[in-house]
Amino acid sequence: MAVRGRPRGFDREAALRLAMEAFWEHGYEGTSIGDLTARMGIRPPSLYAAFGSKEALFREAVALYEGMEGEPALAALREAPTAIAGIEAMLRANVCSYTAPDKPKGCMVVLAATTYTPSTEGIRDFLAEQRRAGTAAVRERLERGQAEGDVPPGADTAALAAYVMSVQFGLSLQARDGATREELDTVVDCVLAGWEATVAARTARAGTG
Amino acid sequence: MAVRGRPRGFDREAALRLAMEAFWEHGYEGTSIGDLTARMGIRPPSLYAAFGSKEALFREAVALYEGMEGEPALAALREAPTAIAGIEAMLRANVCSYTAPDKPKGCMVVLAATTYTPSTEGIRDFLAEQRRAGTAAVRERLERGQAEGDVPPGADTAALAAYVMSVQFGLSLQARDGATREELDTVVDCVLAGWEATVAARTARAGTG
DNA sequence: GGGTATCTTGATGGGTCGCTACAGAAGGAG
DNA sequence: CTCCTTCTGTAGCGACCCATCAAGATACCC
Repeated sequence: MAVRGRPRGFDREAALRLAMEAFWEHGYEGTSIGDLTARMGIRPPSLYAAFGSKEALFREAVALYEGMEGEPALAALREAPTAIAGIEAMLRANVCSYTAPDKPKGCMVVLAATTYTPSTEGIRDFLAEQRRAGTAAVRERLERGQAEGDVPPGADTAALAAYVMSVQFGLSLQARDGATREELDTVVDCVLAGWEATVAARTARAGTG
Repeated sequence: MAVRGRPRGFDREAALRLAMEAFWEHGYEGTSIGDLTARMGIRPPSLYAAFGSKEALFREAVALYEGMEGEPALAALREAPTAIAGIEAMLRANVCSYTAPDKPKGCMVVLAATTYTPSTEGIRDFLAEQRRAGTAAVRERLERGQAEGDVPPGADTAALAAYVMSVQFGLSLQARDGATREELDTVVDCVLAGWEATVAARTARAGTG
């Protein structure tokens, strides 16, 4: 059964990509339907027919963002031989993404809706959930490291994951404020340099008392 | 010469404080004049007569915020005996501020306007400048530590300050996402545990080569 | 060709935005 | 008292917000 009716006159994927970049740069509330239609080259009814609503379009844009910008970093986190190597690879991939030329600076998930407005509560909660998922991914990688022997068994994986994500969230804002890739890479260097001592301090000694 | 005309019918300082809390929680664009007047218990003409414009009111609110929430942390940074003790005191004071009950979570300067909208470019730049000032304060404290002998002479103070501020920015977002004071304190613990090794790695050896 | 389904264009609705004109109210100066 | 200055409440300005309606256009199916 073939498609019925007049076919769409624009490339839905390309339009979604343009919408993503607009939301990435200006946030959810900072991007109006007028901004979106101008950038996507379509009129409001076409946008609503294709995507449903501004909020639904935003959620699709976040999903696209995560596929394009977030997933490579998470893959690096998973595929590295050790937890700390994975964390370094993730942070460096994100630094690269946050400071890439011809793209908005920083992370869309971090910067697109940080304040609480009643009308955008759903958006804020949605992004907070994405951030929590990132923290959980780091924690799970650390626990896998425990199973594989490169992270001490008693290490406080929750605290370490929160620490790593704090740095990552901060990198986004620094990038948005104009920090260069080199500057942010030195921040990652700082995390790595102290990592062994940090893990040791956040590890409960067992079997020796 | 005494005051002329009808006296103001409300407490300007108390109203400013209420405005600050509204901006702190909902950000600049997320707080409308209607929200402000409802919260301050006044009508728009009174607001404009007393503060000039929404943007001017916001700038005054940020100044009040820095006096009430930021200055104690900066004083702790300055007054501690060593740079790292000052950084710890600053971070812990901020963790306490970010998670205080009956107050909005996180830092107003970090969260009130992260996205770039043409109409609020001035606001965003203003807050970015405040953030840069924070980074500069940490860097200056580290350089004072070099002069006083508790930080190695060749230490990369710019990188270390950027690292500390990355963590602090991240703490704000984690607080906004619901992290408790205890959870954020463990993040500070992570920074402290690795500090010595981090400083050593970011220090250029001199006089030995 | 007719019938039907979908998309596109142009023109708005209904609501909120930041802000202000206006007239009345409340004080000091004379 | 009157005059002058300043603040307060009502009411509303123009601009923008998200979303939609009414027509016309363009495809497939018969």
